[in-house]
Amino acid sequence: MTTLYSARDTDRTAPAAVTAETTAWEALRASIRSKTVRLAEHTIIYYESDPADRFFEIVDGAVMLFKLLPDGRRQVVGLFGPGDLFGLPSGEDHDSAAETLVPSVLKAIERRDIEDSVELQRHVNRCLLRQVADLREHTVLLGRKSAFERVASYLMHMVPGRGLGERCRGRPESGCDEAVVRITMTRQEIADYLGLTIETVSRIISGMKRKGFLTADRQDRLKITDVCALCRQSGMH
Amino acid sequence: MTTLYSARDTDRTAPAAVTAETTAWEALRASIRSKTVRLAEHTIIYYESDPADRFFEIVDGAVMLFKLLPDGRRQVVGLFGPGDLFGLPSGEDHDSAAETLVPSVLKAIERRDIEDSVELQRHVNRCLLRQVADLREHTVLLGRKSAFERVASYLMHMVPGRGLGERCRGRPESGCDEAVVRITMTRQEIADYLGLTIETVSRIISGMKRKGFLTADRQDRLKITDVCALCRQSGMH
DNA sequence: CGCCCACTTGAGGAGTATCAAGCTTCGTGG
DNA sequence: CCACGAAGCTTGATACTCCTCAAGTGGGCG
Repeated sequence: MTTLYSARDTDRTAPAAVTAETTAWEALRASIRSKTVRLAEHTIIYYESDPADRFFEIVDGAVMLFKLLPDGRRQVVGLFGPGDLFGLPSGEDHDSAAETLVPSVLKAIERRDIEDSVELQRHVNRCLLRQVADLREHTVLLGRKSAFERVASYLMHMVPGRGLGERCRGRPESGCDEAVVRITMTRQEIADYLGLTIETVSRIISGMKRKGFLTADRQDRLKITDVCALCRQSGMH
Repeated sequence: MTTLYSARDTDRTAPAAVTAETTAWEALRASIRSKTVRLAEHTIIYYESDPADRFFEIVDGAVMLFKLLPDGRRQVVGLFGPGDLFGLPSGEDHDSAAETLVPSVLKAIERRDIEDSVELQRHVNRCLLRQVADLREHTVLLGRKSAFERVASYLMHMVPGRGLGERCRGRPESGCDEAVVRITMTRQEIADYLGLTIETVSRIISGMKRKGFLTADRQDRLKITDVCALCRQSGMH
């Protein structure tokens, strides 16, 4: 998952390094015991407070983490895509539940198998730092943005090349103009991610269509007519 | 944070393991170049998008991280106390600004000095995992809790033995009865942490006094008359 | 073709923000 | 020691956003 762009974010100085790092991880991972799992969409991977002896890497697909309050209120606390790690606990147990959003392929990795390698620890480190940055960005969204801005931010996240497993490598200009966004989450999931109700999400999207920000041939395929215009409404510019 | 203590802080059930880890880190840290800094309260440590070549460990005091939207809206995205690490960036630059809440002593550590040690990486990872867990918990607060629940949760966080550098080690019952909470943040900072306005925070606290949850001899010293009762109102039980 | 589920739309209300005064507290200097 | 001023906090009146409850509507699949 990636943070949204700020206007000046020009110098992507080290894409080479990123690629090199990724390759290194691929090589290293080959040396670890890991079990590949194939899961249907909307499959629970683990529940909150389940013991966490292993974690997961997403090979393909998408996963969400969520937490529940005792009265049933739900909050989605993370979205993950290919290459992301999830399921690393702070203590012994998971602090949130995990569920696939789409059919997914995961690698399950024993926690203790990475304990003794600097390279592996470093890789985990990088993933965690990105997670922390993403969570902080989402904290701003939940704490300070209006419903409209939240939905706009969400859609910007989903623009190809910007979110969920596809790291921001392009220049900001590359996201301008049109873009087709595939919505793989239900309205309820989006609402629980954005701290809104399903009705509000629906109304905002309808409003965006009315105002000409979006068109939709199918319910789960939104065409953003002007990515820049919508981005300007997301509270970040 | 100079968390001042009141009542019981009784069962430190698992101090053995924690202490062992902590001691190991202390020993390791001694071998790292680190510069001790002493800062007054409300001192900016770094700004968002400043280059991040070194990070910090809090020896004593308290620090908050925050992010700003272009129009000036502010969201506090993290609170840290003694033993916590902060200022580790996802990329090259800081993703948020850092400011002391109280007079603080920090150790500044060069990022590259920890690159090559498994133990140091592991320690950083543990800190990051706790940060991730805290951020997720806060995400639930911002996304799904009412203003009253947010303030109640905040106060519970500040109860000695529960928050800011002192992790929850006690059983829930141990927090019952009275507790004195020292408020080192301004109303504005609390509001920006909880995603509310200063007026709402003020009103909620006044309401809590009226309803008998709190008394206050001074503005910055709240006595919670029944920690359990307030905790039950925090949305977690 | 029709059912079911997810989504949309509407009306009304609760909860929080906004705007505008007052009120404390605390530091400063007379 | 007290008067004063400034900053932070509290309180009130009002507005507005988003939630709740309740009916529709539409698309996918048997």
